[in-house]
Amino acid sequence: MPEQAETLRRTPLSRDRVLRAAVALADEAGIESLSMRNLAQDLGVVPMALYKHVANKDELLAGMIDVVVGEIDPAVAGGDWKQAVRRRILSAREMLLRHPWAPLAIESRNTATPAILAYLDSMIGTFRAGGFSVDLAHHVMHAMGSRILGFSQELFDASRRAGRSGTPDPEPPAADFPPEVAAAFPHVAEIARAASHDDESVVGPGCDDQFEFEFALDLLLDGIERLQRQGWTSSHRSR
Amino acid sequence: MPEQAETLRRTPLSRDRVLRAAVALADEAGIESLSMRNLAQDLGVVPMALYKHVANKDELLAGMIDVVVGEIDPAVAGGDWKQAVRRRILSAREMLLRHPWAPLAIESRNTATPAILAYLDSMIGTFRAGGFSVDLAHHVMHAMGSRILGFSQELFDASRRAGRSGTPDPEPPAADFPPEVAAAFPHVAEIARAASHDDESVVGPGCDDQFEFEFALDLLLDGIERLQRQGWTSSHRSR
DNA sequence: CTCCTAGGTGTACGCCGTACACTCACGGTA
DNA sequence: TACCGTGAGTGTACGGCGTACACCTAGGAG
Repeated sequence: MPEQAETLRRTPLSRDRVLRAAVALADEAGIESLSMRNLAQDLGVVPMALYKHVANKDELLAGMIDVVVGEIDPAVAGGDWKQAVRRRILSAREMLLRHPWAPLAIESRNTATPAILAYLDSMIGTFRAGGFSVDLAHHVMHAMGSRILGFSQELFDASRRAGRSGTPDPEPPAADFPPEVAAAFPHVAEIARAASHDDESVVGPGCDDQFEFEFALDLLLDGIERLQRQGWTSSHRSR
Repeated sequence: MPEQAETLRRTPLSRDRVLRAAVALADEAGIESLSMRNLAQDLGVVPMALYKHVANKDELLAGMIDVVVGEIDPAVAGGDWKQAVRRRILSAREMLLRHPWAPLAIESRNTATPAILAYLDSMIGTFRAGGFSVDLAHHVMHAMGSRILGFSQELFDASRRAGRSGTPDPEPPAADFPPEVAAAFPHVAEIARAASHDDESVVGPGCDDQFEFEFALDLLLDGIERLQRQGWTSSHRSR
């Protein structure tokens, strides 16, 4: 029976293998290329085979999210809450840089996954251990919002988004608009000009993402620290 | 010729009518129901007719975004930058409450639309007029991120997202987990419990969205004000 | 040896966006 | 009046999507 090559189907499918292949596919080809059909092809299998391991595409997405959220460094107990939170969030951000599809995938879901809940829970635990009241911890979590998972929530700089891994950015990453655009939006243009000049130690022209992220993070953490030091309580619901 | 009813086709299509109908459809039925086919049916027209007025679905989305961003109150010149920014952002948030599909639509696009650029430009202008350096204005815009457009960027509270306009939330909006979930995520459960108790003046159980939004907004604005008062410059790139 | 079962297959359906060729009422010109 | 170009709306068709459902089949349990 020479059909051996057929019978030894490559290592049999499993939920884990499906999820890992899906993450790899989304990392390399972009989330828009992640279809059940493409994924099945990558795994050398017919599309419907996937449904023996995930209920549907939505559950596949949820599983992928749990995989990547699981990559975030675990919390370290003890020590300064501020440093602990800062380090953990920067670790989350590193994960997101490896999986640029994750923010959109997480935000388009309507329910949190178990891994996300676990992450949030341990983050709240860090605040509570740092002496935060339940209320203050609650509001602070809201204030950090999705930044707590490392999201940059840009919206502002339209350049960065385009860069997919494949080509090394064929367009120069912007920062120079066509002049009629610059005239229409003078303040945006002014900032873009300044940012493309003073690139001290910044790789290309444009914004230093890491700096911007930490700027915002520290702005929040410093504000939070001040509230906590002042013994904030919900009676402060001012204005 | 009694076919008059056919010849007087209802008010002829136009880009504006298409965009307004699309916004209305997304508002009422959710962004996931916005297909070219559904939209055409709402307009009493065949799907391909839409393509005489918008290039493709992506351009339709961009047009819809420009429509709703145009609903944000215009900037008022003069006066306190902090109040001006605060008011404008709260106006943006009101717009988003009318168009809950907008955040996802905006974030999933890879380029800013003209209306968004104009909004950002005038926001930067407010900071600059308030005495901010180009650099500080730049970083501050990054730090506000998509919150500047009124985004709440929740990720935390899984309850709110479900609520579509149609049914009046058949499920109680959560805040009470099944007990085994509460045991697995004790800190999350603690906050949910506290938030569902102390609803002073809050409508249902759960979080007071408006309060959480303003809490985060003021945390940022207060931090920004402090930086600006202290004469922040890029040499402060510390840590 | 038989039967059950779990994992992989094949076909099919109803959506989606949209390319492309068409009809046909209209306004301008000769 | 006759023509004709133009542009809005039509009809058909294609390839891709998620996935329901019936089927096959290899391997283990009795």
